[in-house]
Amino acid sequence: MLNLSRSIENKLRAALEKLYPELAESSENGEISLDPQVVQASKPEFGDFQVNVAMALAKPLKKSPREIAMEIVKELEKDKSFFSFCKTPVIAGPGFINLTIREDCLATEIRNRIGDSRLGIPLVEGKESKDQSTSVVLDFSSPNIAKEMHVGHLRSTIIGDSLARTLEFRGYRVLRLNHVGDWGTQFGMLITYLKKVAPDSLHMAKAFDLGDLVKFYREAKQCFDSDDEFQTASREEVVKLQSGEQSSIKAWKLLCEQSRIEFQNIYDRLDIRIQERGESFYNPYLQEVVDDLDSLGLLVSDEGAKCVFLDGVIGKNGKALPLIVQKSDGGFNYATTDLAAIRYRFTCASKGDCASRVIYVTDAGQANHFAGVFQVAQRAGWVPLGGRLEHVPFGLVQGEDGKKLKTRSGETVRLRDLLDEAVARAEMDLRKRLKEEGRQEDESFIKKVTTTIGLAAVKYADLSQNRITNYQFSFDKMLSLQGNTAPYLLYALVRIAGIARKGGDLDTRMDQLRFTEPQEWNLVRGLLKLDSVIVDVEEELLPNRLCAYLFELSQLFNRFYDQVPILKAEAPDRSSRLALCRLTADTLRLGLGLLGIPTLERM
RNA sequence: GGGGCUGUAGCUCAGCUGGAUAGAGCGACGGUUUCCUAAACCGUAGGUCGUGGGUUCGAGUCCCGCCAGCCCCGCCA
Repeated sequence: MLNLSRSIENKLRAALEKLYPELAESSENGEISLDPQVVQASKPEFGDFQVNVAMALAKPLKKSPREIAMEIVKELEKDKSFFSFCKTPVIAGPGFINLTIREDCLATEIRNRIGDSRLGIPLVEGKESKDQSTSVVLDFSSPNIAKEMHVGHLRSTIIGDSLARTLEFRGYRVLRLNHVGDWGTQFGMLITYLKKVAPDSLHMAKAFDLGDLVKFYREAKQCFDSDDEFQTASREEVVKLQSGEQSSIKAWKLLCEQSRIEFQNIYDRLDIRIQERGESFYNPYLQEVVDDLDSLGLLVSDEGAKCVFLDGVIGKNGKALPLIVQKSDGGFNYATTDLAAIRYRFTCASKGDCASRVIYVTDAGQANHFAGVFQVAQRAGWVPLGGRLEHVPFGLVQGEDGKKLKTRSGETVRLRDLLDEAVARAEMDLRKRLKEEGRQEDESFIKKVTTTIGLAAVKYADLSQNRITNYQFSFDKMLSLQGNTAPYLLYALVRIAGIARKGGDLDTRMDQLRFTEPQEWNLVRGLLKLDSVIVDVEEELLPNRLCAYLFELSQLFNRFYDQVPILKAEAPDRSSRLALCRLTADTLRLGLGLLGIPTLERM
């Protein structure tokens, strides 16, 4: 109902300007806001929208809020077109103006959405031109080469993918970038170690798989931490790598290739599309970044390291905190890479991505780091006017004990194991159910359903929580058949598919819609809220808002399904109700699609 | 010591630019199947929104102090 809320807002604005021209004037210099404060009604009994402006104007106008509300309503009513979509406004409480949309208007809105592939959600303006104003860089997932993807990558991967899908649906050109850790000290370490224990592996393709690599990594790390000589050799190896020494580069490429295969396996399972562009991509730009910072006068040498001192961030010793961009040994670090990436991503023409919005989906622990990097990028002038640079932080994945999620033996949980277990548990649930209900299903059905449910459960559980807080991971809860879970939403769709199988034609074009029952109207109103939810997610980058909406919609549908006969109803109720079923199914499918979750006909 | 995030029902969490009597789900208790998948629906109980101030017509929401938990704080990412 975005279009309606906008119309209402415009009409109110006009009314306010006419009624209180003196306030309109002072609103221009920001003293008083003439924002009509139109919001969705906080409760169904208050109608569809409520206007909260009367209370705010009471003081400047020196009148009672109810009196002001009355004046506003009177002015609104002069405009006959207002009544084409709105019922008579009601003043309530201290001075709220409650607005209810006319039922014929709601029915028209529903009719317009049926059969519309976008379900009434507008494309972002200017999407036809692939210019800067519509291009978004989304940096997510970003595992480290030579390590396996583990539970720590879960949230970034799932949240990032969902945000990408939402922005793409709105019409943005989205660059999904996997900023993999494919550079830096860890490789020096690993290559040094491999040279020592398995020199052949460094020039042979597929000499080992990722499992070995992980083991080697662990051992290399141990040497690095305990052996000074090894540490020095590793650092030298990094320098060789950075200077492009042939044998080092070759070894590095082999390592990357091996990891890539394993990552892709996970992405395929989760149906996630992402383009790899690791840290190493920015190597050619690192020196430029430092030089530019220098010529801008931002660079300071301190204890041999080149840094930029941050404004407003005080360190331990009372001095400003530095952001180190070049280490005393001449090497660059992640801050340098991140700065180079920001510069590249905002740059237009052939030397960059020409983005207008750059989004990082990483854990909240990196908030300080990004705040520092963003500040330096701003001060260096690398963020264009109107360009948005955003860190989308999320909390830790915890076990049910409230501590960091670990396996029983205390190790980090591998992502593939976690997904396997979700699917295995979904399979146990389904087989139990089939047995209880005496149903017969073939193995391919069971496999498809349990894979879908298991992966959906993992994704949905993560997305449905406000990402900023830590998240308590529980297979039992996410796979539960009740509550705000993926199975609950999928079940609503299965019910609709059941109606279609039993002879309900969902595809007819409905010209006449007639709704009589309160459950129908509740569902209608729910369906029409989709657009504002999507736009909200686009702006706030909070997928849990979409989840909450889909859950509420499923509840509305289940009540409707439970209390209102559909197939047994007579015309025109029958076709009207089938139309609601169809639009509900399309809405749930679209919404779940934006979460990266496929749907089922039967389960 | 400095900074960030969090603190809402027994548990897990929502709460959108400040707005009407703070909402879900789970768990507990009690109902509903001649009907489209009961993996559902309906009802009951349960809260001094960590705490103390302040701003405001109005504060879970904004500001300040304090308490608790987690995370970060110069050459790892």
